[in-house]
Amino acid sequence: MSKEKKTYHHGDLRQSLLDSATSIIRGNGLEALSMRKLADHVGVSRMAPYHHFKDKNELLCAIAEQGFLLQDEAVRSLPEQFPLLPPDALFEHYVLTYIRFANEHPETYDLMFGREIWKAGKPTESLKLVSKNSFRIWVEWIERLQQQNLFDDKEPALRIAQATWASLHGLCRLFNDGIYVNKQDLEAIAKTTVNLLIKTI
Amino acid sequence: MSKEKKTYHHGDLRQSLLDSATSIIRGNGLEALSMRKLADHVGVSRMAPYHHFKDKNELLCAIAEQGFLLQDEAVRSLPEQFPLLPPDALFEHYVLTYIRFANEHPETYDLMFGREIWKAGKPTESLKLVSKNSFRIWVEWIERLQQQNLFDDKEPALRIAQATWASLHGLCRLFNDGIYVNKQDLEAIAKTTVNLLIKTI
DNA sequence: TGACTTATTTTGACACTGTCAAGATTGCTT
DNA sequence: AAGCAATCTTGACAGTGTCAAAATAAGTCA
Repeated sequence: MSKEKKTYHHGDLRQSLLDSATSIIRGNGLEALSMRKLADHVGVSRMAPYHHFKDKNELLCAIAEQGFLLQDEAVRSLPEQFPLLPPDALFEHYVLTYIRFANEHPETYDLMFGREIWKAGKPTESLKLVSKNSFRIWVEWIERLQQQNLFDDKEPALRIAQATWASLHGLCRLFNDGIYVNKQDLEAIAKTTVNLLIKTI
Repeated sequence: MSKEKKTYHHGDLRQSLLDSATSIIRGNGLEALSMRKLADHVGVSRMAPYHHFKDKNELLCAIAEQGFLLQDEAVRSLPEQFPLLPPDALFEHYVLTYIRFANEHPETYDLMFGREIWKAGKPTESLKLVSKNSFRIWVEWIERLQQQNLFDDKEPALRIAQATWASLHGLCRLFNDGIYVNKQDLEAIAKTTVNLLIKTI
């Protein structure tokens, strides 16, 4: 299944770049990813990637985009997967799924929600769309949970969605960034967070 | 008040570097800070800073350390400042103070809690100490609030401290990293978070 | 088929980064 | 005055992202 790389045209460079890049950041961290090494890794010359991505920022956006799609998929199937779970347990499931994704793809997660793209660089239109959609899914979850009386339904869903998601996100970051180091604690803290957040009546 | 910079020895280089660095990141963002430009800015040659900081990482750690001290100070004075406030209002005050700090010193905050130091680089022993102490202050707050029945006192204080702080942190990051952009919403979301977190009985 | 166009990849060059190694300059101590 | 340690400078190197221009291949239409 090894490819003949003698041809001048690579044939599938764009995806190869994305794959290699993802594998590099997964293995050696975000700061180990350079355009030159990436090109080298794929067996192509320095500037070849620039035909498929305007600059490094666009490459990173594309990786982040893939991340969003992956995460959406993991989350979307939850209600079908556990149809008769009570809402609080389902919420906990969601939270854990979210956190596990961040934990298993830390570098991609950093890209998805990090300053690299959103502040230092600037997000692609395409990325903005995908991420916005991803957040919308979360808001819809909150709306449903409001109806099930897990959250105060007098407060706008958007607000609660922002607040709860920020909590999740903070937890993920603290572990991803190496501030909380003991991975054992992750799920325990997550459960505590869930208990703090939902209405305990 | 302009300094004579003709002397070979700068006299106060270390602090000057810290000041200039802080001012650079404040004005132009973290990624605008390079050792060379910094040296230039202070009016000294390329390698001069390396006599006061082993490498860039140590410089960043020193900036972060100053940040912790500044933040601790802002927070520590709160109980004396509002001696007769009920605990939930005091907690909200704490949260808002924390968030305002992050909001007013976004780049320093990123350094204090970002991957740059804690994952990509490695924290100085001194920084570890200061930050650990800062977290201890937070845990003590939580203990007090548990006694005042704002949090479940059957749960260990450490757990609650971790969970609540993560929530705060997540909120700060989302704004600092440019994901939540509307600064108007910050305090509103913060208040929602507070209401979600504390026991509403 | 051959000529022209387009997509793709390459090479050269530039300005920028962090920092090792070695030297230059100064202030302090005896 | 001499010597020593602290402080600062200069030269050099490998690495970065990417602009500009050239090279190569593939696709299209006569």
